[in-house]
Amino acid sequence: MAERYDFQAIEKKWQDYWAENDVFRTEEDSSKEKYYVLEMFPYPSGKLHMGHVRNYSIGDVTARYMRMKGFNVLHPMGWDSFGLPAENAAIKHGIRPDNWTWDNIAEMREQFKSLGLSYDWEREVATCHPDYYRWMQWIFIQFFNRGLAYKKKNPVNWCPSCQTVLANEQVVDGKCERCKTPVGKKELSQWYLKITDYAQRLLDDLDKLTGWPEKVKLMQKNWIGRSEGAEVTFTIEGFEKKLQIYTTRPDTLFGATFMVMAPEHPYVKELVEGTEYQKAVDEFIDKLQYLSDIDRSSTTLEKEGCFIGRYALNPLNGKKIPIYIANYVLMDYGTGAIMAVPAHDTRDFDFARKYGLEIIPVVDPKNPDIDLNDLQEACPGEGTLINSGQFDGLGNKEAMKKIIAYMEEKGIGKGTVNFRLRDWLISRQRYWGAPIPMIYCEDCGWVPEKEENLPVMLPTDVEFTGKGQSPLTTSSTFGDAVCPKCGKPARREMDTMDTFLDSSWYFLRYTDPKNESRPFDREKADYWMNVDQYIGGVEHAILHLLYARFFTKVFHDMGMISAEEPFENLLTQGMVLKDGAKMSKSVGNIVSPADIIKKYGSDTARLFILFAAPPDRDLDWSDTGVEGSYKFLNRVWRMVLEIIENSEADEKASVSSDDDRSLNYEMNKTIKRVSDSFATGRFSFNTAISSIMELVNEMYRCKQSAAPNYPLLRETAEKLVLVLSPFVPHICEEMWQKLGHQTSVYYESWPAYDEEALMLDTVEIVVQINGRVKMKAMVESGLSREELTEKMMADEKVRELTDGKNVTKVIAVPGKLINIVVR
RNA sequence: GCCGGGGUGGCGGAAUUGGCAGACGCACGGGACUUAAAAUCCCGCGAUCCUUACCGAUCGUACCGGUUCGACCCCGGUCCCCGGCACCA
Repeated sequence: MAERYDFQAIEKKWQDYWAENDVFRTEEDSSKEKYYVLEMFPYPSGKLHMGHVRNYSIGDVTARYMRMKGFNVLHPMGWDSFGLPAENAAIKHGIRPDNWTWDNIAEMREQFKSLGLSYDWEREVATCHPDYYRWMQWIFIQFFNRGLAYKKKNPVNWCPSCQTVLANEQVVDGKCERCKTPVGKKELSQWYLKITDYAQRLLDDLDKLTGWPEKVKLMQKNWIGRSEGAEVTFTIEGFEKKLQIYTTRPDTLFGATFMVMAPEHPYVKELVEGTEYQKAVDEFIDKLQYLSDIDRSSTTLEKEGCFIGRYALNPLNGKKIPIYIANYVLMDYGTGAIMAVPAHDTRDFDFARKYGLEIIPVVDPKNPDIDLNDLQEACPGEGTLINSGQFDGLGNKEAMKKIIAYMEEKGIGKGTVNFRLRDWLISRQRYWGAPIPMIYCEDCGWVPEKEENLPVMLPTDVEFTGKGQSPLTTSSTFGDAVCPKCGKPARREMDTMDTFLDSSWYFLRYTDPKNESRPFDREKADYWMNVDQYIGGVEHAILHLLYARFFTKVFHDMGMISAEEPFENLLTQGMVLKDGAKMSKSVGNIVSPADIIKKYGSDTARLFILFAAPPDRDLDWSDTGVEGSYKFLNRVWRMVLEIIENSEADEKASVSSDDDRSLNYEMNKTIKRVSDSFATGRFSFNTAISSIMELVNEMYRCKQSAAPNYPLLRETAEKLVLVLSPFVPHICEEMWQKLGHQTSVYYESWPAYDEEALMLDTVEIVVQINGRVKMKAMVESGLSREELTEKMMADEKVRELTDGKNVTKVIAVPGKLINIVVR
């Protein structure tokens, strides 16, 4: 009797059924409200890991629930299929990257299907397919035509292991995000996208993203790093060029006692050329070159500098101050030069101490503990201006405005805004990416390939050495081109695009995946956008999510879509851990989804992963926990089958006994709680499942009573199957069929709950004395504060408890509790 | 250093946001069924104390203090863990 359900047969049966009947096919339908749920598409490594299972289970539950709620649901899947691993496979094993990738995609698609995910596979996209990268190239050209793509020679981040450049976003702790190799600098001519043009909008619109975790918005805000300040022009003695500096504290201008330039500053060479300082300066710069970026930017690195023998004049008071170069001033922020105010900046203070430079306080914090004439540390806070000529006595906030206004009037400075965000370096010296569709002509410069010639196909006659330049350069024909403008022989760009471009618009391609004349049709995109719910790992909080927002805004400006933001609601799911550590090969704690599915079935895998923790938290994998989920499904299965055996499909259920009422209550409560768990931004699937478990326990209790009400149990079982079906679809399809239904449970409506059944005749009231629980009592529900007080104070047991005591106060909370304060 | 998030039984986690702390599950213990085991069904399960037992009492949500009739929840301070940013002028 205690036989287990045959999950292998059942899951196969329904997966086939869904595929054969196109159950998950989605069409635009203006008569229905749409819902677009999207999980971040995977890189097709070939093997599913638990993080995937978690990500896609969360999305699938949501998609299935919204479908049952009557929405027209778009739930697509595709492949972020350009990228390094394919190329590394080519270098190591001599396999063609395209073959390697397509094989992996096929394998992974099967694994997804074995999870029972409700994707519309008709809309599948792969970024490495020419039909996709053709439009990627088209988009790049639009960026170029709008002045949002440009080529520039610059020191760039260079990963010596990947042999390619990296975007700032891909350098984490000074190391390559992918291979963890320390990143160096290399002077290269590279393509950039002008994301800085959108910095302010990307920052401002974060406020609109009310469905995003605060944490992610904050991370983006910090990354964009807006700061307000002023650019000030300093004159250098005996040098015709002016020195621009950026400061966020123009109020401290009178306290500037020296200047510091970045060692890479273009003026430095000119300023020391032929002077007695040249040698020392060169040596200093030389020494710095041996430092890696990590060391260079470390806060613990001692500040070191070198006087260059020149003086600048403070434009406000004409004071003559020495100019240094130092390791703590960076060329790529602001203007690459600063005025140093040691009294009010900790870095300048350290530097001044070390080199014995003057410290002039100009902002008085009015703190008796601080002796302004003998500062022990910089005081960067607010205060009143001193030693600042006509600005003395002003609050420093006010002085900031006044000084900026004064400088603007005199033409010696202006208020400016600076961003930490840099333009996005997108060229990669790699093969497996979309070729940048640009052609260099001696006469015309950089010219985009003609639209009718797109896509610029990846050549196949290439060598993979893994060294230096893009493999595209080894093709015998790829580089040859004619200038699209003047027709003269020209050279094609050899670099490919960063794969983060591919993933910056795939969610739009899903809305119109087969369009051959445009990336997507505006009408279709406008019907489906925005993505109502986006789900993925928090590791994309900055990179992908910022780039996708950037693209969406550019598309909006180009008139391609109405949307200005791509993702309405965002869920960042936690990691899957084992024994408290991230699953990884090196730790050897990997649990393979394939093994779990084989042993317990995908329903069990899904159930466990949704039950073990709330989606946004890390989840600790537990083998016994999985076992528990499996047991629960078997428990449901046995019970439902037994109920079917003991009842008829159309029997009318009555609610008469206490057990009946209790079961009815529990059922409605469960429907309510599960429904609530899907409310936007909640995702409390773990508690939703726990309340379903409570319902099952209650059903068992009723079933085991002397006279089980099988018609009511059958009715309850139907509801149970419905609420359980988004979580564990296969077993529910099977039970739904056994309950006598002909169609897929996926097409059923989500059950409503009966508000009245949730109203109980009596409620339990907690009786506290001085805040301590002393007893509980049942009273009729709906009593007012006064009625409750009166009733409880008249209660015999309450009187016993308060006997001989002086009741000073009674607090009553209707339907909940009463607290009697005694002395 | 700055900015976030967090700290609840043996474990994963609940607690409708100020109203019964520990739902649900795992692990563990006990019982039923069985020749036996597994599976299944039922019961128990924060700590300490009292009691033959029932009944009960005290303590308990990282730590210290405060507000309140009442605090896991609010306020002030401390410690620890996780994440992000970091010579950004």
